[in-house]
Amino acid sequence: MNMEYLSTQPYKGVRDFYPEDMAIQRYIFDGWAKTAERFGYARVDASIFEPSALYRAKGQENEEMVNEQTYTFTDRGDREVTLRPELTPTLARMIAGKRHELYFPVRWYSIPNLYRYERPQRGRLREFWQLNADVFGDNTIACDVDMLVYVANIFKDFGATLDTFVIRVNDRGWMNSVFDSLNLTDEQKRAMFLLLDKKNKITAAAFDAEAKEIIGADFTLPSPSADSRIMQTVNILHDLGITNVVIDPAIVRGFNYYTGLVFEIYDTNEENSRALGGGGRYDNLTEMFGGDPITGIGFGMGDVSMVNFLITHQLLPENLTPAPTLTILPLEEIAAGEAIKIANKFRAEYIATVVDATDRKLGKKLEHACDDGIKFALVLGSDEVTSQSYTLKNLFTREQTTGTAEELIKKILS
RNA sequence: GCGACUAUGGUGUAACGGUUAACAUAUAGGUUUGUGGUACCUGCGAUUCGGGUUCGAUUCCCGGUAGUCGCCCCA
Repeated sequence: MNMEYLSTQPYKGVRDFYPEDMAIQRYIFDGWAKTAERFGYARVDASIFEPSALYRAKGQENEEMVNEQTYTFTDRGDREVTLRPELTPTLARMIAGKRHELYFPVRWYSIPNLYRYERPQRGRLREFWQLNADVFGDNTIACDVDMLVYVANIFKDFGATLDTFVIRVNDRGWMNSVFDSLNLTDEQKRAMFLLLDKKNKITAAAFDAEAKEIIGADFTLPSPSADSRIMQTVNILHDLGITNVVIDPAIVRGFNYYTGLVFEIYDTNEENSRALGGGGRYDNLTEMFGGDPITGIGFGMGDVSMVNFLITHQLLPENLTPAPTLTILPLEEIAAGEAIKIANKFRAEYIATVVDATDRKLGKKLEHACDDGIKFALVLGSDEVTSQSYTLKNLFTREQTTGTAEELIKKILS
């Protein structure tokens, strides 16, 4: 027989979540949810499917993105469908759909799984999860500040200190006004934003040379004035104790819908050079759906880089994988229902209980229960079933206690 | 899309161009059929695929595939 077996590897760029991986993911998602809700964000989600038009609508550059970097296919009804590569257009759709019944500002967060057809590398996969938080309909400085306080607290809530990460901020509105004062064309502006984006990757001389090529004159970046919005924002944050906020003109974010504050979070450990997350302020999120403009500020960060951050700074607790509390080990002569009946008594009191009715030797069962992190074992033979008195063994201390199910439940819960 | 590097049991590693492909760990079982973590014994299990060079390839060369890391991009 010459059978072609299937590979046990997952599809390129996606992950399997074995219990230990799932435990880490849950730890992070729970942490994200907790902080978001403490700051008043309500959780939302939507389908991973969207009509491709939703992503194409934002212009030529999005057209290319959809064609080259998304999972797009035609369904059986000849509709063009895209697996969501980001959540923002979906949120825009949801906001626009209920714009007349929502009281603004609206604070929403979500932990969507997103799909991008890209070459996988460190911190970047084809399926990943992302914390997404937005405030719609509030363009005050207070809103900007509170967003960054929230961002800092996401990290603090995982136990990170302010020296382990830095929040780099910039203001695209301010950058635009600088470029306007130089009478730059839209094309020159765009080129300058692209150049600034790679400022930290090239030499100062190369930057100056390229800038001169774009605008036809020497370019020196002015400092924002003390009463500028960006300086006010940073000063308030420093007063609030968020001291790891710095202005960095190289932060522009790739897309042009950002119109005000833009920011990115970086690990201060060089090992994780990629941004941990970022976001910014936009003017009109719901433009493609018509109606009055809705302003807002949004933020996103990926699960992969979050795990890398926590591991790098030793902030990931050990023993996250949940184990049952009790295992019941019936001997051969015990009927199947008998062990389960007793297990159910413990389960009714919310003690996580399993029954190991395999024909392995008792010694092996105990050994594995211990390896799995199960704390208690109860060996069930015909004596116990008749007397209704059981012996509970603490697998960590080897201490044994004998009593009725009710007594043992108390013992475990104490 | 472009480039660099890597590919041996489930996992982590060995092996001058010539061995029965080794070791650890994991796993299944035994010593021990009502009480474990130590110890000892046994079993299972691998050279990514296709070509080429060679008397002979895990080893050298070419290609595919996969992975890792960069570039591009990063919504």
